Amino acid sequence: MQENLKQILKNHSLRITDCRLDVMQYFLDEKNALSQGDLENRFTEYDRVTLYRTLNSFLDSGILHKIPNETGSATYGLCHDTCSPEHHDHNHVHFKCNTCGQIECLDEKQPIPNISLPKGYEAEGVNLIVDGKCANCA
Amino acid sequence: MQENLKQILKNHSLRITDCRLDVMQYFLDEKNALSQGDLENRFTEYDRVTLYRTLNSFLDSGILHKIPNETGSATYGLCHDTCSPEHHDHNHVHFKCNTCGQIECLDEKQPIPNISLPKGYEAEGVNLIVDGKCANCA
DNA sequence: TATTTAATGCAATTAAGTTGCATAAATTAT
DNA sequence: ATAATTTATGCAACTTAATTGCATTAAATA
Repeated sequence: MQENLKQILKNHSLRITDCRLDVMQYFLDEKNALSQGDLENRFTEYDRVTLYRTLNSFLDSGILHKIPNETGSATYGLCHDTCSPEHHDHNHVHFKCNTCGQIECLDEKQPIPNISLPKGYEAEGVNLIVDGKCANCA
Repeated sequence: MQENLKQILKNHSLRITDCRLDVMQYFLDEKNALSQGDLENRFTEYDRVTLYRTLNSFLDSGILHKIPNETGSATYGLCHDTCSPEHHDHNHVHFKCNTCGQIECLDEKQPIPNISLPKGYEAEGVNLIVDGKCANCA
């Protein structure tokens, strides 16, 4: 299992470190999106700057993506296999529970509509966020 | 004109104050979404806490809505007339320019698809954010 | 106009995001 | 396997956003 994680890091030209392995495992274990604060709570043994840079390196290499939300703090989710630094799968569908606040990826292939933009505008990606109540809170 | 603004505040049971009138006018003048920082830059005569609370009172009363984004700071846009504290129009379509960073509401009636959620989940609203290049930056 | 109620400004706190730099660890070349 | 090189980490420090309490001021109501 650990070997898988190491391979992922290698594939993205990232050095194999304890922090990166632990953080990646955490993302794999948690189906939900995670924030900087979540990591700080989970890994008190790592400096918060290290966690911050771990998130950024994962972001740059296409392992994670940022999930837009209104809370004012960034949340991150694992990218599908199709994501890479060169080619990001820009069409993400996420669900945010208005009660417990959890954000998760609805990574089943979801139909995202073509939005008609004003003249001169160019679309690069589409984010769709459904909010409501998750199964636990409904 | 000023009378319109006052009426809007009255309709939402908000007291008429200079700050609220100025902030609302600013939102009406700017077609783009605005952040706390934008207000602080524009209105140095008001304390940042006052601006913060103005945004919140507009949010609570349904005059503004928060626009989800990945930057980690909240942005706000005017709600359509159909919004009220009781009944929010939850289906918003926004455009974010990846170059200049501006966020605007695409308030034309846009078709938002039905997303199929996992069992037990209840949808309350849908946010759709298209990112790319605006006419100025394309 | 007096009373009541809510908004404002100020001080202060928490948290997120960010950078520079010395040290330690991981990769690579020998 | 070890030395050289490159990158990651931890620490200190700083910036900005979000937030709360409280005294003061202003708006709505009686």
